[in-house]
Amino acid sequence: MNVYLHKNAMHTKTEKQRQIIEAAIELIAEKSIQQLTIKNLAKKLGVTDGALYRHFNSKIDILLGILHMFQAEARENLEQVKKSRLPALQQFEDIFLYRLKYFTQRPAVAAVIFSESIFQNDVRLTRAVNEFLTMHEDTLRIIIERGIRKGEIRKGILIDETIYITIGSMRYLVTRWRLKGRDFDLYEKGVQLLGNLKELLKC
Amino acid sequence: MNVYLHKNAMHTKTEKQRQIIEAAIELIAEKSIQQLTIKNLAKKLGVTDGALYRHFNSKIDILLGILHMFQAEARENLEQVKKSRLPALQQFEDIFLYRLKYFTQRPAVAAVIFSESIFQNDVRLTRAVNEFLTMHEDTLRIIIERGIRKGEIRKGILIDETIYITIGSMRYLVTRWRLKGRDFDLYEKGVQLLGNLKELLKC
DNA sequence: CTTATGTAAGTAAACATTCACATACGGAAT
DNA sequence: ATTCCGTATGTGAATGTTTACTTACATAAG
Repeated sequence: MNVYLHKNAMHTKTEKQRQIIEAAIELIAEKSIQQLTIKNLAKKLGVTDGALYRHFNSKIDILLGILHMFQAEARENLEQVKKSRLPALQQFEDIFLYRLKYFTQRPAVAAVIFSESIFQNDVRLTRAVNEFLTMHEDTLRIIIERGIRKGEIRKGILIDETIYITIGSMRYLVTRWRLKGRDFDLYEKGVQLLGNLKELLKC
Repeated sequence: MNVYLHKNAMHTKTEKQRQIIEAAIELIAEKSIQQLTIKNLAKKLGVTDGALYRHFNSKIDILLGILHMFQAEARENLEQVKKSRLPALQQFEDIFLYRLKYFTQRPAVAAVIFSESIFQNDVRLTRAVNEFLTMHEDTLRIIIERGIRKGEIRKGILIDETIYITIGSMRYLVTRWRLKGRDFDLYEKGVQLLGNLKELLKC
C-alpha cells in the first residue's frame, strides 16, 4: 500500500479505511460520539490501537473520513435532484425526505453532524460541518429561487429565512428525537413537518 | 458555611458559588465549553483547583449551576409573558425576542444549551437541557392554543410542527451565527425570522 | 477553639499517539 | 518449487499529556 497516497492525500479510500469508518459509524450509533475512542474502535475491529494508525494518521482523520463520506452521498443526492426537471416543491420534498430517511436509518450521521460543540477545537472538522450545511443551504436556495421564477412558489417569501426554517426545524426534530430516547416515529413526524413547510411555500 | 446544605442540596446559592458560575460563563464565552476545565476556571478566579471543591462537589455540579440559573431566568420570563393579557402574537414575539437577546448578549448560554452532544454521558445534564426545551415548548403551546381560541392565530396550523419550526429555526440561526464566527448581526436576522414566523401564525 | 476556606502536591484514569519488533505476503531470482 | 526480500500490516508495551478529583496541612475569622 502506498502510505503517502492513502494516509495523507486520501482522495480515494482503501478497503481497510472503509471498514474502519464503517465500524466508527456503528460505534457512534450504538454508544455515542463520546465513546468513539481509538481503544473502543480497535476493540470493535478486533485489533490493537496501533493497527489503526497504519490506516489513518489521527483520530481526527477518521472523523473527517466519516464526514466526507456523508458529504459525498449528500452531494450526489442534491445534484441529482437539482438536475431533475421536477416541480420545485417536489424537489424540495425529495431533499427533505432523503435527509430525513438518512437520519432515521443512520442515527450516527445525526450524531456527527450535530456535534459542532465537540469539534470546535479543530479547524478541519468545523470546516467540514460548515461545508455540509452550506451545501444544503445553497441547493435549497437555487430550488426555491427557481420555483419562484416558475411561479410554483409564493413570491412573497423571504428566502434566507425559509432556508433557516427548513433546516432548523428538521434539525430540532431530530435533536428532540434523540434527547427523548427515540420514543416517537421520526419519519412520521418528519412527514408532518414537511407538509407544514410545503404550505409555507405554496402559492 | 453549611457544607451539606449548599454543596449538596443547593436550593439557594452562596455568593462564592455565584461568582464561580459567573466566571465559568465568561470562560465559555471567551474560549469555548471545551475550555471550561477546573484548572482554567481556577486560574480565572485566581485560586487553586482545590478551592473550587469547597463550593461544588464536581464539575458537573458547576455546569448544572449554570443551567439552573438560565432555567430560572427563562422560567421567570415565560411565566410573566403567560400571565400578561397581551394578544397571543405579541406574547409569541416577547418570548422570541427575549431569548434572541439573551443569546446575543450572553453567547455562553447558547454554547451551553446547544451542547447536548457533550452532555450525553450524564443523566442530570441531559435532563436539565431537556427541561429547558420542554419548558419553552409547553409555554409556546399554551400561547398558541389560546391564540387560536381567541381567533388571533390561524385555526388550520399544526401546533406541534409550529413549535418545532419556531424553536428549530432560532436554534439553527444561532448555530450558524456561531459557526460563521459571528459575522452577521444575530439580532437583526432574528427579527426578520420572527416576522416570517408571525406570518405563519396570522389569520 | 471551631469552622470555613485556601494551598501544594499528588493520584488515578483516560486518552491519543509512538515505537521496536514480529509476521504475512507477493513477486523476483535462483 | 524454493528461497529471498521488501513492503504492508499488526502487536504489546510504553509515553506523555490532560483530566477531574483528593488529601494533608495551613491560615483566617468569628
